[in-house]
Amino acid sequence: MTAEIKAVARQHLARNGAANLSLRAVTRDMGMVSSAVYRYFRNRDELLTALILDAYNALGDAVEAAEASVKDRSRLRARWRAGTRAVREWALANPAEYALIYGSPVPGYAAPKDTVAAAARTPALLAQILADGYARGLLADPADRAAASAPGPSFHLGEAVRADLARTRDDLAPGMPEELLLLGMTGWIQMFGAVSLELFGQFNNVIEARAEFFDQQMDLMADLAGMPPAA
Amino acid sequence: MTAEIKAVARQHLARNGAANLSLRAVTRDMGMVSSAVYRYFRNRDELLTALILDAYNALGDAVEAAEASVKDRSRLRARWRAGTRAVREWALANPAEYALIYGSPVPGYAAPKDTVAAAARTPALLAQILADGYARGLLADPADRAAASAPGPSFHLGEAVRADLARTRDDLAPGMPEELLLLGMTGWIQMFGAVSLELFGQFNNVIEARAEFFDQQMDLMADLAGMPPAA
DNA sequence: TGTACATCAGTGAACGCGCGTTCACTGATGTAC
DNA sequence: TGTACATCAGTGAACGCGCGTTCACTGATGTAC
Repeated sequence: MTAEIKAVARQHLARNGAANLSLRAVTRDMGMVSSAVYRYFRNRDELLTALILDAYNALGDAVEAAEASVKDRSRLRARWRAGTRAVREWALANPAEYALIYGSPVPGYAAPKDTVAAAARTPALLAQILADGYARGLLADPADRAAASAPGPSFHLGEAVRADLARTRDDLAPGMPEELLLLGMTGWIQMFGAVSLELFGQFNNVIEARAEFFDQQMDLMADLAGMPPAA
Repeated sequence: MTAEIKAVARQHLARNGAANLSLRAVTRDMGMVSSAVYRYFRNRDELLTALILDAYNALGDAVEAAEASVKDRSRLRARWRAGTRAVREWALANPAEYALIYGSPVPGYAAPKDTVAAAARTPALLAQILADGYARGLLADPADRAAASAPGPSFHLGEAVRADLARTRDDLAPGMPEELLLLGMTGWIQMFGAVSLELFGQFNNVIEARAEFFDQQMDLMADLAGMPPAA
């Protein structure tokens, strides 16, 4: 059935990369004849799309479960750490699937619209942590912090960026200040940047204490967003 | 000659990705017979290695030139902005080569040691900006800032991370405080994270004002490192 | 309980194609005398 | 100035291989009467 085909395809992904994913090789491994796969997938792109969707959803499931496991919802920093850690851990456990969704695009393949919603799950959750913290009064509007002249980040947001932020805010987390969403995006970028650089080999010979380093970076992002210190 | 082969190969990279780079297709485009390429490259991996080295060096050249164009060396923020902008602009102008070095690894290909030095050029330059700023007395040790209880980033560095930072500091920029290097790495990660997410499509439907957004993020990183405001 | 029939997962051959790499070779160019 | 020779960039055929996709098919399973 289609689940088994996808499972074998995931193994091949790990060995050969998405660009070289071969339907013949997959069916060969399953003891089937190559044409049999066409009963389950219209063509190679459709299999790739299914794998991409699955990967986004597997990541989303892992992150949501980790974040939800923090029972005391007022512990923002714990929620942030649980969610971001889950991303890194999922990526390390499933490097090929991570590369499939966050690595170089597969040449000649255009992701269909269905993947957009699944792709948004992880960033949406991170934004939700901040929005919830703001709603609970645990996070200040960063623009106010800056105005109070503490040596925090200064915001010179251009109109165009502000419009992007407003639109995204209305999608993901209505009511949240644009500046707070911006800091959430900074954390989001930092998180995927750190995971990608680690996974794609740029930390070799530089950072060896990788889990610790990652946690430290994510803590720094929590500081930046103004999350109160852990209890 | 080898330069022309590499030039044509770069075009193919853009169309088909590194995993599908074909020696036959390259020579066909040049009006040669496929075996002729073996006079110039021992095999396909050697051509890939040459392309990777070239890409790291082209990026390094672009970034170093942009940063060096800031004549007043005390304008740290201008240097930082010039260098980081150059990375993004080079990546947008050369997406296939960017993907080659910062995207998913090419399956079955192991980069030889020669690439390490070239790969280090860009991060080394960014670290150098901070080290130079510290030497000039323009940047404080972030650990002191935190100790002075300003609501800046707090540092709870574990021993292992501190050791990584110390080693890297001694390589790249002796004399610089570890905490300052750490903030430099945060900026480095943010920069490549932002460029990769943009280039690999994760900003679609989210951030449209991309140049402005990128500059804003890099400014935020400059704030975080404690760079004085632009004049 | 037994027969006729439809369904449909999987087969096997074939299509036209591309790939990396090897090997003995050709033929133009340049050098030595 | 003219001949003999070495160099070497590029040729063309061949090797063994893998690929996605199509198509008419087989044969087991399940349903209807």
